[in-house]
Amino acid sequence: MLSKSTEYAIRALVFVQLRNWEQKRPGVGEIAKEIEAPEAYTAKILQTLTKNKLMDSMKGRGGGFFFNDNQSNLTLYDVIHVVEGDACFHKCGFGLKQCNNDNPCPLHEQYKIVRDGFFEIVKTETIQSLSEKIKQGEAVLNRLKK
Amino acid sequence: MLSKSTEYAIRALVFVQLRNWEQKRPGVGEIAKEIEAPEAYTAKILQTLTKNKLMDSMKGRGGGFFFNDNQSNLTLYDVIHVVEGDACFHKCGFGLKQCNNDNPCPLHEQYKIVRDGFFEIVKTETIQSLSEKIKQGEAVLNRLKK
DNA sequence: TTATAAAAGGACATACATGTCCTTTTATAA
DNA sequence: TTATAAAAGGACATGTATGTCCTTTTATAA
Repeated sequence: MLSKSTEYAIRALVFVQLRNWEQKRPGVGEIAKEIEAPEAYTAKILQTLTKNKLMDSMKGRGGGFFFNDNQSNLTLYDVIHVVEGDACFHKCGFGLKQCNNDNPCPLHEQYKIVRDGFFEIVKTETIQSLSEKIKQGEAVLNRLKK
Repeated sequence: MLSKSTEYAIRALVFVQLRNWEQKRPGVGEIAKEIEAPEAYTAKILQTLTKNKLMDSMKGRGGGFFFNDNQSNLTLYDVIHVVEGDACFHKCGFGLKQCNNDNPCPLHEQYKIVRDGFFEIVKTETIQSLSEKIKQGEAVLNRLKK
């Protein structure tokens, strides 16, 4: 299960992408409200994202958050990696340090399938692919389709 | 990803089962050492397990932890449910409160497959089925096969 | 019956994730 | 050039998971 911070981050990035497609650069307040997250905490997360170059920002009047051309294929893995680390893709489901194919814990084979399945999803899906679904009305970001 | 407490709990239960099959009732000290967990914290977790009837215990000299006949088919789900709750089997991967088949988040379909796959595993595998693999030498509980 | 060994339980300690508040920096509009 | 709006950043607050220590209860062996 992803951390709350990672969830906020992904939802925030998707919202920024949707607004960017409308030629807008949303600010912290607008983003926090839309993704239903605390404003000050959202600000911290957005800082992490820009510091790690997953997104750009502009200070000052008319500023806000946006993607530049190098940031238009941002996988969920990239976001998870930056916000909470990628332990969940390596860790043994049983909690053993030395668990591997040669020295498997009793859950190894089954767990690996699930874990790798999740890895595949987050390596395939991007902020843009998710945003596209919302734009097309196939999915929602919050309560109602916009 | 399961919590550390849940990992300890599952490893502890498996070890108790293995020892029970050898007609032994391990105590906190022996269990904690084997599963490489802090002793006092392990004691707390074992308390939770016995209080919730996942396992039995005897106080006093010669006491320790063991399974009775009603506890010989303990699914991993039962353990997870008691130790950390089952939010991970219900929660939206995106963090949306209102995400469901009719109102899906953009990750809904793919995430559901992974989440349900994990649910299937923990509903199928039991402390006893995992212990059996270790007993048969097909898997390990810690560093080396015993 | 008493000493001992073991689980149970309460109170406290620590670490990390989450959340808040206030100040500083910076870009733009007037 | 100055006032303003916005992100960046530092310091602090709260909550929850994890971990420790000490006392109480209870079963057994001597």
